Amino acid sequence: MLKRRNLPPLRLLSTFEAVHRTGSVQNAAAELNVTQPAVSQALKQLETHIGTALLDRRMRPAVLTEAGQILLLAVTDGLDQFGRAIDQINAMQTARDNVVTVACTICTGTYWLMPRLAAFYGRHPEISVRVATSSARPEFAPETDLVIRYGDGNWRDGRAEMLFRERMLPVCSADFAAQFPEATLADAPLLQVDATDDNWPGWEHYFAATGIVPPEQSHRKFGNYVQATQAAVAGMGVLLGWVSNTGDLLKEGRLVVFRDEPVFTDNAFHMVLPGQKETKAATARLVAHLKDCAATL
Amino acid sequence: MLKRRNLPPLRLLSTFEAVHRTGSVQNAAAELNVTQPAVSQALKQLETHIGTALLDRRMRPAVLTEAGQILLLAVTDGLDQFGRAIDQINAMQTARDNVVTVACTICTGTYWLMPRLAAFYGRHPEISVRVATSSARPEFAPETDLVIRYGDGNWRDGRAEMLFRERMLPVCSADFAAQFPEATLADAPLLQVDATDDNWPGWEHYFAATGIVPPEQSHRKFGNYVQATQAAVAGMGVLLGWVSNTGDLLKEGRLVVFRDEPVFTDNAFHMVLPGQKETKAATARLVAHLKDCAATL
DNA sequence: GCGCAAGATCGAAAAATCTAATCCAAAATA
DNA sequence: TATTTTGGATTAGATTTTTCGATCTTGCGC
Repeated sequence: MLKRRNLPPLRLLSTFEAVHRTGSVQNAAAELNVTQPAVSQALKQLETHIGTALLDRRMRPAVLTEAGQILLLAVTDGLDQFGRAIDQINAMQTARDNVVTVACTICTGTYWLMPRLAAFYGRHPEISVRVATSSARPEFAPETDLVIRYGDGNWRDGRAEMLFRERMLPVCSADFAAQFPEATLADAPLLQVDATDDNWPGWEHYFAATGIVPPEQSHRKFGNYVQATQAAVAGMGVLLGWVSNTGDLLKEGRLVVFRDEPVFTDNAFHMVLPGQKETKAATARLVAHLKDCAATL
Repeated sequence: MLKRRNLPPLRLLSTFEAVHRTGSVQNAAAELNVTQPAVSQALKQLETHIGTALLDRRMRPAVLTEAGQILLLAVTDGLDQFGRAIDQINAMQTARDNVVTVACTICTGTYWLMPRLAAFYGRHPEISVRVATSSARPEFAPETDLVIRYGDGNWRDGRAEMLFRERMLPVCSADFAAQFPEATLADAPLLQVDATDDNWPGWEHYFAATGIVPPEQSHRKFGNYVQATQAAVAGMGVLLGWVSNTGDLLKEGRLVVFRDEPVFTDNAFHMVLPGQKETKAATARLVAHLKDCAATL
């Protein structure tokens, strides 16, 4: 096994360096927050360990011997190197501390989270948010700081905090509404999302909740909510819109209410913070911002 | 005051380096002669101090994080540097340990010490002897390891060890003896050294000890013993030879006894070792050798 | 010389480090 | 898939190291 040479205890080297840098044993002691004898003894130990005098004490203040000069050069240089490495790590760390990674569905990301980030950046320009979306249920990955997830809030992978309860509302494009002013859910083309999560409610839930008889015609199916929403905006039919996702589109007029009978779902959107590791400041800021947004939904 | 950055306790850095170099916490613990928890704790402390994970423990054995790699690079490099510096110091030191500096008079150096060094070098080729002569009484200088000095042995600057008692004998060159076969001390030209040390005996001492009536003619005076000796060898007169200095010349036949009546002096030659600092091995070897030489004088 | 201030020395106290015992989790193995 | 093996984490208490307070020594300036 490759064995390192018998270096002296490194503590002694740093006090030796401090003595030279500050110019005296006393000053070094002050800088190191110890008393003068502590430094004095450390010097002695170092000399014993190396087996050579490092200071010529015949003069006051003591002057470095040749051996002392050689050692000092190496030590200052080495310590500088350590310091630079640590600086570099810290810089890297603060950069990383200002990145918040949020996992959510493509839909929540597109129609709810992203539009609310502009205001957040306005308040916290030093922070940048990475939105990690996937077609599957949002989960914690190693780098994930925050998960936005729909459900009852009982998860073991983190502490959940409710954002808002969700409600569903049939919506369509203004063009569609103008073109079929008399249409009802019974005869309008319904746009349906293939639920990737079983507890996501769909048309069947809406019909059951409102007592409307489900129509017979087949629905148009989409792989995810964004595609279905885009289809609705394009006037292709009626979407069972979630307020969190379609709210902005309704405000903008790109969608209109098809039937003004919302249905509250049993579950709600939550922000989930990883259980173990402590929440970093930037994450906390984002959480606060999103709660504000949810409050004014 | 120029203050060094908050470096972590350097001990932690070296254990961190050992962990990586040996490949595991356990191996590092073995190398450092501590138990595994000690190393484990040190790693944890280091991470706490720097504020970043250095190891990714999801895998076994743990693998370095980016921060860990940066730090490791600096630490291995720095420790290498320390090691090289210490090696250099040690090399310098062993070189210095094999140099023995002997202070003595020019005379002792020329006629007694130097001729005995050849045999010494034969036995200890790694050691080199520096003979520091001066016209004054031999004293300890900073680098002096050994002083050869004539006197009673009571000095405070070191521990004296007697080499040999000295005796005086009138000598001259063979040519001189052949040219003036009937000459006596009363009429032969006497060569005299201006004593730099009062307790060095001279002709007056010899006459007093032997009861011979001092001659009237003035002596030829020389600044030091070597010059006087060379004059004797050149046949310029009779020298009051010290056995230690003229012994070899007598053996070689370059000098002969002028009057076979030696006189022992009160004092003796001593080797003096500096009182405080410990005698280095090479010095001890030389002392032993010179004692041998003195015994067979 | 005298006195001041810096450093050395030493026993005692404080603080750090280390250990033993135990637990946990990942990888190897069956 | 269950089990064992192995490497690492945790924690309270023991041990060693480090530091302190007091005192002494010594170089340097006056």
